[in-house]
Amino acid sequence: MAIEAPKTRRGESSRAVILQAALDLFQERGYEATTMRAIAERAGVSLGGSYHYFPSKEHLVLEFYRHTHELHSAAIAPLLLREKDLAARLRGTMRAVIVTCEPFHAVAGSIFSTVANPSSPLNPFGAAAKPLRDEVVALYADVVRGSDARIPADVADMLPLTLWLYQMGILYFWIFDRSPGRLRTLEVIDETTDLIVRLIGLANLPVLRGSRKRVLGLMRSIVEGQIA
Amino acid sequence: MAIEAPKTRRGESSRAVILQAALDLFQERGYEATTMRAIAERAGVSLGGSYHYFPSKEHLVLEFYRHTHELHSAAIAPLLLREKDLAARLRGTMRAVIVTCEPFHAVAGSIFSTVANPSSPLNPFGAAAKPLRDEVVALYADVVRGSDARIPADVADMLPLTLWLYQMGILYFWIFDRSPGRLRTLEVIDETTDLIVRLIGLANLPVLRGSRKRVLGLMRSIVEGQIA
DNA sequence: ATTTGAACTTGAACATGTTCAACTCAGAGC
DNA sequence: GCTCTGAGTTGAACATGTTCAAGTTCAAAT
Repeated sequence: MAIEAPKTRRGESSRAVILQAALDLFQERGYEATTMRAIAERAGVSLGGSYHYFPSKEHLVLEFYRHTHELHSAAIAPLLLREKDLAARLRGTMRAVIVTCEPFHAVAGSIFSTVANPSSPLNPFGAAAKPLRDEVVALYADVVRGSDARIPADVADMLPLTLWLYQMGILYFWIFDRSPGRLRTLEVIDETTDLIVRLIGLANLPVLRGSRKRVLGLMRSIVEGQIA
Repeated sequence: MAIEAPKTRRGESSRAVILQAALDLFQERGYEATTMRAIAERAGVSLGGSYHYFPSKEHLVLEFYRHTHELHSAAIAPLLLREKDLAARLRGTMRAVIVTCEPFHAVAGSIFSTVANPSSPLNPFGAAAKPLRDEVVALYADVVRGSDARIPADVADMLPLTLWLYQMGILYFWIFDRSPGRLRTLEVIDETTDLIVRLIGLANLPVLRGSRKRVLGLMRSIVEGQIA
């Protein structure tokens, strides 16, 4: 089920040309309106050609996702070097997600549905998605680690994974967002990142300490059981 | 796009027989493995027949959801009459969701992914799903209203919708749960319902009041924009 | 009794994702 | 130079959701 790697120079070129055609067409027409026949035609290969490199149409979308992750990662690198305030780092990172994904807003619904599909081997909690998931979680670990915020160790442990989940929530919201310039999503990001940082600050309050231990324990047990 | 209501007795019977065939087959084979041809054959109508009553295969799934909702609703009615403690009401309600849906566990993944697809007309935030969504939210309003918990008015306003969302989260977890008797999901339910009730109790703490206002304001604005 | 028309039914036709057996071709081994 | 192997390629065939023009039924209107 893994994406097949080409073994010759000819194969490399075919794979690249098919992927490019697919990405272009997805952007031009959206996922559903792009047929495998159209991809084959634009790539100059025959209908069955794509299936030598990509097990399904959805796998082409996954490559799309990997691509945006790389764009996003590059986009926030300067910010992560410069900024030390956690709220600012997180806000900048989330805003960059939206900005990076904006050209693909029309396609995003299909990407998300692929990713959310529990019976798909591609779903984000499964083994096949682990490499990409680890990369994204590592990015959020970097967001947290590079800040000057003082965070209790148990909270810091769970935070990257929690932020990865938070990012998926924001993306799901963004998909539905029809406001001009996705202003609504940006507002929600500003508000929620601020709230998250504030909540982390409150985590040491004596009244909350009991709940905090329980929440973290619960999350740990969920992670161990489901994501591993 | 609405589901067509039959206008004659003959039509009523056709619609019922098609729906029953679909529900049976979904349970037996899952959503994807059930073809429209198989539904037509079992219902004793021709291929195109379903489309007179249901605009698409997905709309048949919506009826499936309605069906389980009615089972669930009936199952918890006695509890909601008897029990006054909010934590117990919520815990019982959530446990009943799992018990009610258990026969469909094998099928739930493919159905969930279909419904979670943002571009599907059936996705839970869309217009087509509004009647059913309203019913489920009303059920959670009942869970809250019938309890003896003292809940701030602004929190109580948002609580039913929040619990509806929470239920979807639990169901998503449950889909992945492979533990015997779904014990893990039941544990998570016990833990989270308790946490939710505790959090509501904490909502009046002065340190949390500011965040509470902001969280509720945010949720209100999201609901207005997306769900309406 | 006949006519009418809306509701209902039919199944061939269509679009599209996917499969696969047959074919092409470049390069490694001799 | 020849052969052989396996990667790469092809396109017809298949499965399945959906459409729709044509046909059928039946109860109310005439």
